[in-house]
Formats: sequence, structure tokens, C-alpha cells
Amino acid sequence: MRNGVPSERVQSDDEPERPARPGRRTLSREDWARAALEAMREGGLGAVAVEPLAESLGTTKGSFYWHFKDRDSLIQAALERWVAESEELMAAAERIEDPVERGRRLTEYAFTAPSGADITTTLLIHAQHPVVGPILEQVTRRRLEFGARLTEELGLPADAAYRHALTALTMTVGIALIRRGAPQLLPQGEDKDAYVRYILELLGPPMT
Amino acid sequence: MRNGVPSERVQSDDEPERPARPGRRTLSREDWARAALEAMREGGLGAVAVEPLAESLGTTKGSFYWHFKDRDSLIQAALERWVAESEELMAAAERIEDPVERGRRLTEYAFTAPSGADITTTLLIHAQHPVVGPILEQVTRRRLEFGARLTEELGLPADAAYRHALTALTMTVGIALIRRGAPQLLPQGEDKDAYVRYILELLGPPMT
DNA sequence: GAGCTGCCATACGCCACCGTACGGAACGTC
DNA sequence: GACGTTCCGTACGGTGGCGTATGGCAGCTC
Repeated sequence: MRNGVPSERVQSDDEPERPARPGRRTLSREDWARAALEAMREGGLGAVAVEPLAESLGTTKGSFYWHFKDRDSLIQAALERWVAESEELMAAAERIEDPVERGRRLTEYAFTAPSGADITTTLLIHAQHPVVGPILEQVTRRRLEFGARLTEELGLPADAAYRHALTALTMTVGIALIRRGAPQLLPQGEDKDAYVRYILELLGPPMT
Repeated sequence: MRNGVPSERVQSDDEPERPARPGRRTLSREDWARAALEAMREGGLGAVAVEPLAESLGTTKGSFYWHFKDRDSLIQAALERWVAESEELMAAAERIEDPVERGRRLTEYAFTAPSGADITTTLLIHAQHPVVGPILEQVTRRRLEFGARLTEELGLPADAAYRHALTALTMTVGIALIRRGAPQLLPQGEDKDAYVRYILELLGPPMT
């Protein structure tokens, strides 16, 4: 029965997770969400387009509109995956005992991770989008609180800790944007290592 | 005589500059470029669209394609205005004698100027565009060299000065992006002043 | 093996925008 | 007052994307 309003079939959790076998016959909602998130990493929100995605998945719009109500709900699903990833990252960081080492590792990761590893920058660009905006704010708030809490463990008062976390976020976002748009301007090779050390020193042991 | 290839009528400099009188009958190439730059400040590169711009100028595409070959050449013209603005800004900074005061003023401006005052962030987002990329790189290089030179006058060696200038750029870009996308996360009111002072301290007297 | 259901293919209408073709008004020039 | 030039209005075709409508196949069920 084809119901005119596709009612956005919600995937039950006990549905068998389909392995990525190339000869598979049908796609799942998660396949689409994964592909959308991937496209977003590489080409921004504009790359989350139904028809091109369908083509890259070797299927057609018919599949998409079976699993999703519209493009926005695909974006939503992709971002929910991202939220989960973000939570996992923080949980992993939590497992590092020494707060100093923790801060160092986080900073280093932020400035050496492959471009597109985190889409915060991309999302900030499209923060006006009704789906993107709220999720972005939620995630960013949690990260800032997380960062501020880590910094407080280093002995800073709350307001300074928040400023420090905000500065780290700002630098991360700025670097990511420059790396995307004008990587020639950033130090390469040996200079890059020196630059990362410099950043670590700038953000690392906050005295203020 | 309508020449099929409009040959991109180049405006001679002695052409009388048209005042912004509302009852004017014809638009100039500069009117279009101005409007395009303005649209870019507010809505990014995507807002530089011929038909909407025509509407906001109270005219039609007929006018546009008289003055310009295509959309890209409009973007080019708008960005050339921006290059000139950037040069003026640096020249104005040059006129401040005291290098310390100069750095302070520049930093303060970067973090308090109205959102959209500088479109570097917007352009970084669209750096893949064949017209945007080269101009952006040119301007940014000049700014970094300028910043590095100023910092050298404060007594830093060349490599440290470049790192410092790059950090300032990164922070500027990052703050601008966050201000556009999630201004709630940035300190407001009194906290904002404290934050600006904090940034000034972070970037201000470079000791490294 | 008929039917039912889940999933997909295809064709369509719609919209926003780009660029072109061409007609025509306004204005100066002789 | 005819004529040329400058500038604009408008209609058109093309492209790329969204969302809908509808048909159909494959696999299961009985």
C-alpha cells in the first residue's frame, strides 16, 4: 500500500544491520545517512543533494523518498550520526587520566586531523539552516562545557576556563577553514610541526 | 549595434561618477559591482545572483548583460573593489606611528567590527571558485606579510612574526565565523569587553 | 501460484537561476 | 527630424535540483 505521505518509516533497532556487501539489493536508511554525512564532509551542505547522492549510491530518487520524507530529514539523520560521533570523542577523551596529557592530545588532534574529520566549520557556515542551526548549537555548547571543565581541572577559574575553551574552538575552526580554502598559507612539513608546537604552547598551559 | 560578444565594456576612469540619486535613469558597471559586493557581505557568494540583484536594483538582466560578460566577471569586479578596500585599510594602519598601538588597534578592530565588515571568511568558504581563489590568496598573502612586518617591528624574528600574524588571521576568521553562525556562544555585553581584552593579551605582546 | 509488501525506476511538474536574442525607448548629433 | 548609440525590457531555452505519481519487480506467505 503506497501511502501518499510516506510517514518517514522509522528504523527499528533490531533490524539486522546490513553489511556493506557490494552485491546487496536494497539500501537502508542508514546507508543514506552515512553517505550524506560523508558528502557533507567533502562538499558541505550543498553536496547533500538527493539526485547526485542517489547516483553515487548506484540507485535513484525512488529509493530516497521511500526512506525519507524530504531532504531536510536526511540532513537531520546525517547530523544525528555526527552528534553520536561527537559524544564518543568526548567519552574517549574522558578516559585519558592525566588532564595535562588530555589537553595536549585534544589540541594536537584538532590541528593535525585530516581535513573534514570534523564538520563543525562546515556547519557553522550553514548555521542559518533550520535543521543545522539547533543541532550545531547543542553540540558546540556541550563541547565548550566539556573543554571548560577540562581546563578547570588544570586549576583555572570558571570564566577563564570558558574563555580558554572558546579560544581553542575559535582556533580550531579558523585553522580548519584556512586549511580548506587556502592551505598554501599554512606551514607545511617541518614548519608545520613547529607551528603545531607553537599552538600547543599558546593554548596548552593556560596561566591566566 | 549589438555585438554578439558584448566585449565587456571597460569603464574609462574619466567617466563621470554617477551620484546615488534615486531618479537616475541608467546604471553603471560600478553600481552593479557595489551591489554585488554588498550582497556578498550579507549572503555570501550565492547571494551574488544576477536576477535577484537586478530586482533589488530596480532593473532587469538586460542591464546586467550589457555591462558584464557573465556572472563570474561581476564577482571579479566586486572582488577588485574589495582588494582596493583592503589596501586602503593597510595604508591607514601604516599611518599609525607607534607599532604597539598599531597592533592594538588592528586587533581590536578585527574583533569588534560589524559582522560582514570583512569578507575574508566568506571568501575562504568559497575558495574553490576559480575567480575567488586567486584573489583571496593574493590579498591574504599581502595581509600576512603586512602583519608579519608589523610584528617584526616589535622585535620578533621573521618566522615567529609570521606565526603570530597567522595566528591573528586564524583567530579573526574563527571569530567571524562563529559570530555569523552561533553568536550566542560568544560573550556578550560586559563579558565581551573582557573577552576582547583577553584576546588582546593573547595576541598583543608576543614574547616568543 | 496468487497475492501482498518492501523497495526501487522512471517520468513528470515546478522553481531558481544562467545566458542569449532581439526589440525598443531615450538621448545626443548633424 | 532622421539617425546612431547607449542602455534596458522581455521572451526564450537550458540546467540542476526538489518533490510527486505511479508502475513494476522480487521475495515471501498461504
